[in-house]
Amino acid sequence: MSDLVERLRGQGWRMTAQRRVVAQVLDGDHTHLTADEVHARASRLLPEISRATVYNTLGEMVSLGEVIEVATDGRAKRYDPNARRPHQHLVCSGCGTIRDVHPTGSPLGDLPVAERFGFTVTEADITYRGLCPSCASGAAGAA
Amino acid sequence: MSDLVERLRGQGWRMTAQRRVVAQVLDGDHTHLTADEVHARASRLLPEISRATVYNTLGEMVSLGEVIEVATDGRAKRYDPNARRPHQHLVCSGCGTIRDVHPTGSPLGDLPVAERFGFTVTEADITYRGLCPSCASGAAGAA
DNA sequence: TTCTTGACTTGGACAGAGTCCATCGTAGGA
DNA sequence: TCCTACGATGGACTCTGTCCAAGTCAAGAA
Repeated sequence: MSDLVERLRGQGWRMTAQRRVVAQVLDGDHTHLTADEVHARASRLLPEISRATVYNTLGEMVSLGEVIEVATDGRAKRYDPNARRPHQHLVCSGCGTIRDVHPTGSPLGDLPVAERFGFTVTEADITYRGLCPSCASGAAGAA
Repeated sequence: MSDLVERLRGQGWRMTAQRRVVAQVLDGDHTHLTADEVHARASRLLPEISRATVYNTLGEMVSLGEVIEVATDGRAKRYDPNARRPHQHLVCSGCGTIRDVHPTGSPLGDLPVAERFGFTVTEADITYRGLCPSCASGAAGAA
């Protein structure tokens, strides 16, 4: 049914109806949902699921490395179930749509030692911004 | 006194005591303050300044391109007055310290057309993450 | 199958960040 | 100096996320 559910069970997770439903919501839909959206969709499958449980479950999935937390705009965090393949994000400044992208090059290598200030740098998140096709055509028409 | 104040006046800004104080706080200290920190520092110079005014003023400075909004962690946004020189950010995962950095390479060029999904891509924000020297030594000692 | 137990869930209170709005104050032009 | 539209105020409100005490239940043991 769900790869994610199987992997979580493999990690020693106690499998409850709530966790299964959250995993299904994330796994079935490769978009980037907010916690509230996950809660809304999970509620359709299991009406009595609580918000706290959704937050807890998402947090645990993030700790286990099965889900990535994406904070592109300072509003609600979004949850990206595509954690197993390294990727970056492309965000539409108009409507907020997010796409996973795979740039060439190695951003970590592009940071000279002189620019590291003694930090142990382990990660580089890139957020590309622009307008998606429909927002771009809308903007052209409006301007 | 303050370059930023002069530039804002040049943009047709009506100059009030509140705006001057916010500009001074940002201009005087090249760190990355949250709106609340800006409010706290501005209050020392002008005790009756309100939170709403600080938010409004910061928002306007961002629209004018004089200040950059940085959302590195999904918590409070930070405001970076160093908007005139393009740069990226290096964030300590331990204490949250932010440094401006200048990587080589062009991240925009690293995104193949096939990976753009028809977007008009205009910008690439890179957030490098790692541990600053003091957090790294603390972690080594603790582990 | 039943029991046991500790991990999980619930829901409501709470906190932090940010926005909104009606009202009041004032910068700057006439 | 006077006017007036732009800006400031502060309190209520929303949104996102966390915490906690009490109740529930998955899964291993007998």
